[in-house]
Amino acid sequence: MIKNQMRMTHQRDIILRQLRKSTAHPTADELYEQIKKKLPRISLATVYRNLEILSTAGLIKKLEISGRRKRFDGELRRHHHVYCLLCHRVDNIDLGQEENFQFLPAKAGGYRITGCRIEFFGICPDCKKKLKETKKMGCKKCGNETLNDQQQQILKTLAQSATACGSKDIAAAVKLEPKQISSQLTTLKKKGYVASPVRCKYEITEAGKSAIA
Amino acid sequence: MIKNQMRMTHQRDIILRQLRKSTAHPTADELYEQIKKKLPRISLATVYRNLEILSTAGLIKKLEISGRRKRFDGELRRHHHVYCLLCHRVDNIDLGQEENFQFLPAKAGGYRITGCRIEFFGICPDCKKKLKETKKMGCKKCGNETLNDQQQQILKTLAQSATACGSKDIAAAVKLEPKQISSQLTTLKKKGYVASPVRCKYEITEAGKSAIA
DNA sequence: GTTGACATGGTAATAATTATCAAATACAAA
DNA sequence: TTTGTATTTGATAATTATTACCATGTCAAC
Ligand SMILES: [Mn+2]
Ligand SMILES: [Mn+2]
Ligand SMILES: [Zn+2]
Ligand SMILES: [Zn+2]
Repeated sequence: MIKNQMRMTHQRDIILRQLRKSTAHPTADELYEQIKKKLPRISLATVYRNLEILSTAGLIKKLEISGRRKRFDGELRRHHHVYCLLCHRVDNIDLGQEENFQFLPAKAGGYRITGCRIEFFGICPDCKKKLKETKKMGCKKCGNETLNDQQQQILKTLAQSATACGSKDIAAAVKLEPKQISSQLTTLKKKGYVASPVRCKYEITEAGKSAIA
Repeated sequence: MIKNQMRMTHQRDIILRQLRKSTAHPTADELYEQIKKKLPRISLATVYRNLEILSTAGLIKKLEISGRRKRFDGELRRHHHVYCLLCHRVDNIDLGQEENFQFLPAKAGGYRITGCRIEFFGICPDCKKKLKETKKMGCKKCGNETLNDQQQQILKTLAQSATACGSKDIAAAVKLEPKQISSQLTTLKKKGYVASPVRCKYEITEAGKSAIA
């Protein structure tokens, strides 16, 4: 094996320590802001550079989940993540007994598979709270965004269905006139809370799920 | 009363059809290149805009895997993906009987979980083949003296240009990742075959010219 | 102490995406 | 069929995140 030529500079050391100190999976920029308190003269480029070097050396892990910004993890143990669709924070997740289960696809399509990543997504506790408060508030501006009782019932019904529903299916669960349901579905579709994969079939979108969270 | 109906414009329709035509998970840019053949006057912005609108409407899916570029999928059925660590292509993957299995974490850490994504990664068939060829080509020791295919291509491109080129100019002529080009340029510069008269601009040297003579 | 590989801070450049805006278009109402 | 107008488009500017560059600095080996 070739000797690792990497020097452990003061900056590199601080970056590594800071990453290991929490389980917050910071971006390069977030880390830079934290580290500036200890090393006010450090450059953002140094942070980027060292995160790259440290992850190539296998001392940290680079996460490429949930959007365009890379995040970094000081925890090397095999584990998986959840991220919030609204604020994009990333947390570790416990898969229980499945934790060490290695998925292997039936057909690899000719690929040589070297790994597998399992990611969950949803709404984090903080954002759940914020959503509740926003709903309570009910300001005029948000009026366009707030849902009436009928709409909420329909969304909840759709959320429980694995497949797309027709208005008949919804009528079975929600005691409303078919005409009403159809009208509300149209409104919900406009707001982006339901989608129609096929004519006359409706399903809830991610936005819809967060609207009733 | 604000009406917010999505119009099915010609551009939007073509984009949707093109996406559904293959299982290649193109990026906005790749799709743009394909569509330009049918609609030469379409704007890249229109492609980006419509991909966003179509995915919000639930007519297509947005994939945020493997790096910084978003990819899009016309297939709405629940399925998962493999991607190549080297060339970043994305393919569908068959999970066999597990396909519809919904992972649920033991502890959600307070999150309201709305979904789960399973991603495999590895080396695609094409890249496997290329790796084999590269191995055959030459020993690492000789690497210092001989030029590989990429380096020769780059040098030839530079030789044909009257003015200094940016890596973008080279990328237009040589089908390679910008990172690759940049890396090879650095190597070539060290060897004295290219010079950099201005930042990020490169030109061939006399030594470089004789190297490809 | 000289040498030379590796690092750093400051900044420019790049890549991918998003925003802006005047002009074109789709489409519902007249 | 014509018309009014909100939506959409193409062109381009701006933004975001990351990477490249370079002059200068550090340090360990000769
Ligand atoms: Mn983690
Ligand atoms: Mn797919
Ligand atoms: Zn959140
Ligand atoms: Zn590949």
